[in-house]
Amino acid sequence: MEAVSLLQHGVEQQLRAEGDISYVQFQLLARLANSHGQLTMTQLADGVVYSRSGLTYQAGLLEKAGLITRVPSPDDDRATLVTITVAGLALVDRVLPGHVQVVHHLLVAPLPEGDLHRLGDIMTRVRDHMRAQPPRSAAPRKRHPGRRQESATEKEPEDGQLNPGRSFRRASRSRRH
Amino acid sequence: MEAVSLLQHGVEQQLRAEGDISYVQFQLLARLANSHGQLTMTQLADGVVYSRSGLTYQAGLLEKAGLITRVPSPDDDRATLVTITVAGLALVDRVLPGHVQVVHHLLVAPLPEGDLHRLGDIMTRVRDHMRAQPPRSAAPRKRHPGRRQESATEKEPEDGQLNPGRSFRRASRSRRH
DNA sequence: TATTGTTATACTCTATAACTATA
DNA sequence: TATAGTTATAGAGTATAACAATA
Repeated sequence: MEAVSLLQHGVEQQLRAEGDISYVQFQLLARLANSHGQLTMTQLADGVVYSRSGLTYQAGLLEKAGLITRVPSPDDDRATLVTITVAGLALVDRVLPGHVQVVHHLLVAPLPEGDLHRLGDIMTRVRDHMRAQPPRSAAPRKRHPGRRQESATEKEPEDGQLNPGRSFRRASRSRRH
Repeated sequence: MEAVSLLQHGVEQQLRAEGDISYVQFQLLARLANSHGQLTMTQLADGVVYSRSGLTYQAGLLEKAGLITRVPSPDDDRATLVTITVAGLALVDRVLPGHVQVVHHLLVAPLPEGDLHRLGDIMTRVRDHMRAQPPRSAAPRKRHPGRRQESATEKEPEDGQLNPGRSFRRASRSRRH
């Protein structure tokens, strides 16, 4: 986890410095750049973001910056098709070399022959297993939906609140309109 | 990266549900629980947090919740010694089994014999290499200090701003009361 | 009824810069 | 001068719930 944290931090630095984008934004753009044609919001979100509104927020930023375009889908009138613009592709092109370089420098280069392949192999299996898993353990919900759900055995820390705003999470009130 | 993201998400869910703490907070508590005696803020921060003020913030929350204690160091009057309280240890104890379980479920169990050791071995080397590295590439500063520094070749996206508030990072104003 | 996407809102967290105090 | 830590502040990002519209 520490290695990944350092890697992620390095990657974020580079993306911010050379493209002024976050890692999440880069992932979204890169995904769009790789997929010829368009993706729906849901397809785009998959694996990058854990809430729908989170994606809408990011897509809003990317669209405002002229890096993507959103148009209603002709096939399914509920869906939105997202396309990467020329400017978006240009940004990816501009940022990608440095990105590759950072990852190479931090992860690839220091590993002896064969280890990178082994690592990729292992983590691919882990990922596939996780994607198959029903999120389980403290997260019995589907995939994107929220994170909270009191898990029956729930006990608050007997000592004091950790939340800055001192407000309980549970007190969401949820009063129907 | 996707596997790690899923793992991290799962871990965060569990920690939030069973202990109402974040992953960062858990790391800090766990580090304190493992270190007999006290750590200075700087020692505590190492590898967990990338800014000093970030740690002060988290330490403030943990202290307010009665999970840690901060006292001035007798040896070095600049330093603060952080100690985990009984309540803090209790929280770690309460949360740890579930934590182990989640990690086992998501990472350990799905891997065939030997792969876990290989993975640990590889990532340990990667980490050691990263810690040795001067942060380099788009991050020529020391270790904890900030991340921003315009990198000479800096070019803003030619199309539009990505920042929500449309305000530049540089315009921090900083007017002292 | 389920799904797709958006909006409003609240809140957590992080980083920057300025500051204090000690080594 | 350098280091340890705090504070003020601003902003990015995320999640929840409610909502609208279509399948």
